[in-house]
Amino acid sequence: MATLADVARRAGVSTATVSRIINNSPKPVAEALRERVLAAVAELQFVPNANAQQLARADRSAVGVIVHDVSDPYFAEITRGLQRVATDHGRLVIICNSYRDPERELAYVDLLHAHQTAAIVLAGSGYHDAPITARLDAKLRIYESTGGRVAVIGRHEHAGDAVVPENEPGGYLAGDALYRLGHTAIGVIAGPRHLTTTTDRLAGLRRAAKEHGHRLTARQIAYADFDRNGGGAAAAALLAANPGLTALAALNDSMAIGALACLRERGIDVPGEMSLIGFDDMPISVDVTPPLSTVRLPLEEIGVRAMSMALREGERDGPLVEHATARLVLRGSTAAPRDRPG
Amino acid sequence: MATLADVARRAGVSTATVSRIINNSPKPVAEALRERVLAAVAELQFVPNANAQQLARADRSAVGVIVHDVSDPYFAEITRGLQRVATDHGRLVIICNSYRDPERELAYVDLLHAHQTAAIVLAGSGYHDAPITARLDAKLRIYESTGGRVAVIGRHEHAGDAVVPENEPGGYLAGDALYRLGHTAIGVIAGPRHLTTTTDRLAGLRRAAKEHGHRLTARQIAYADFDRNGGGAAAAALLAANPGLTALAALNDSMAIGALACLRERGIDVPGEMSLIGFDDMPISVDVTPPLSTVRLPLEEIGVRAMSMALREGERDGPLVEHATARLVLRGSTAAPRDRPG
DNA sequence: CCCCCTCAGGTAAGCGCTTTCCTGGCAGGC
DNA sequence: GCCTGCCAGGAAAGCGCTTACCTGAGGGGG
Repeated sequence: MATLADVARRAGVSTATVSRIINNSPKPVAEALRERVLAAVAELQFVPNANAQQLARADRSAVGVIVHDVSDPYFAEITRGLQRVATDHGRLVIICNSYRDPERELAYVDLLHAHQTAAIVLAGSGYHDAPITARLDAKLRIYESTGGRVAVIGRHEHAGDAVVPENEPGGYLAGDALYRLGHTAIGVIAGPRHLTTTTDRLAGLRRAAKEHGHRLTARQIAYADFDRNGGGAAAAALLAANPGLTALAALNDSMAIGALACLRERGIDVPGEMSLIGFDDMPISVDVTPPLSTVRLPLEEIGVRAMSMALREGERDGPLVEHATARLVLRGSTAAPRDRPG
Repeated sequence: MATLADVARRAGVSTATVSRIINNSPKPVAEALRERVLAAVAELQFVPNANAQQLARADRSAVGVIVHDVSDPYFAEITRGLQRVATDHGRLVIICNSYRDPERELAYVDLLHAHQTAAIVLAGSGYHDAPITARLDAKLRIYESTGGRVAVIGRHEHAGDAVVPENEPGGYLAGDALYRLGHTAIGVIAGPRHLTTTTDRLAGLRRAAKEHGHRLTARQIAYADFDRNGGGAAAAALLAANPGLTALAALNDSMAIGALACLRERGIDVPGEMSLIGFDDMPISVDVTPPLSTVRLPLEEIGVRAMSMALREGERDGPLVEHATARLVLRGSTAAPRDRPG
């Protein structure tokens, strides 16, 4: 591998000069020299060693992003927003998938810290696990104390700036919509118990139930993985345990789509025999049949705002917390319950 | 920021000893010292500077991945495979989105080269643009000449190992299926003209047409972006230009889903009045109504194989080229054309 | 005509770590 | 009891850059 010194030797100048030319330093350099150096760079196919540059320079330029899984549309949308802002600022973004493993998340915080990233954006639900949360928080604080910026998405419990999606209010919106339509026997397709997103959204649903004079019993809630298969399994369990159900509320759209497939398989008409509502409004949700009623979260915008916070200049007094509004989107998968004999 | 030297001072040992302890060097260290050092590390919240480590060490550990857009399910699936293998090998992966901008792709190759990544995996269609292709190839070769490994996905034109999805054969499969069903007036929803994936898949479709005694005229082909909106627009254009169409072949599933939405909007029954076939078999394709007939590409497996190639040890004589088999998957969106009067 | 200022370019001191090579102390063998 | 060998730990030389500081030459003013 060619080094700066090789280029300098080849061009018959000092390494300082080569460095200045390569980095477009403000220090003026004679045109003749510049050309000689550029020629040497081309001939030797010199590519500067970024690690050495980072070490020698003071500034940090890249930013790190830790998500559960980029291939999940929820995170894909958020990531798109994060990327856009980072790119506009000329920053490289390093994406890390924790695959919902808290230990891996901790490891990635260290890794991004070690790589001297300027900021870390942590997206995705928190865990109901005090030791983990404390450790994560400690690491984040250490990172911040060395000058790194932290922005979290959907995790109220941590240091740093935060953009918090309205999970509880969104859950309320979904529940309220269903009760208003006249449903009383509602099943909930919930994500994993240990995720705060699950409990937050569920809390909203419960509040709506209460307000309408109902309550959600344990039997009406099925917990499963936050994906298509989890949704299918949960729907099946709910159907088996609660014969009279007229509506299903899924805590995210992936699960709702899994539930839809399960319902279709059993020949249960949606929304004729069963209403279904999701959460998040992933892009694909309009394309299933019937198009999914859901609670919309401005995913890409959440990413944009989080990255903007992480990259904002200047000192700040205390962390910023912004909320991302949940909005009800009624499409074809919800309707009033069909009148039943009895 | 605490440094190795700070820790050494604090523990009253040399930096060499600290380094050995931190890296679990094989060199034995007295237990008492080890404990003192570990205590100092904890107190000072020391996190080693990865750039300095990389510079001082000889080895390269991270691997880079350049895709068009991770949030596109096609790349999301491939990336999942890439990630899995990299993680199994204990490698960090740096994901870069080119957003289909060739210049950005070039810049990312340099960036990954500069960061001393052990390998670069380049996924996504190539461009019909000789200068760009030549420049990219040159950069890749330079990178390889410095010891980096290159693996490309779906780009026959470059240096390095390759896994090549069967785009042409897949196109043939789609076309053949439609003609066999009895369709003769077929419209093609194509991706951007300048992408090799578009022309390859189209070539397969053309071969099928020819074999069945037909041909695809320019009027029967609409080019648009490789996404949902592109598919909708192309479908609309095709319908307007070709009144007698009985089937639509989309060059990827996203476009097919857009077309489906367009058809639904116009009240055209699929597959009753119009058959539709996609390409790729994204996970979501089974969840639209009707479920999409398509040509399946083993996306995740492609990622697995590409990363395995990039990470494989030892010298190799000449680049490896593997093919990923396309397979026809008939679901509900295709049927024989309805008999028409006349 | 000389001095001083200016400025292009070079010298060299790090940046934070790893690792080779060396040192000094101890145990064992003769 | 002395020499040799062994081993834990330290000193220091880089890794490939950036940049503060220095140098020397040339030009302008007194």
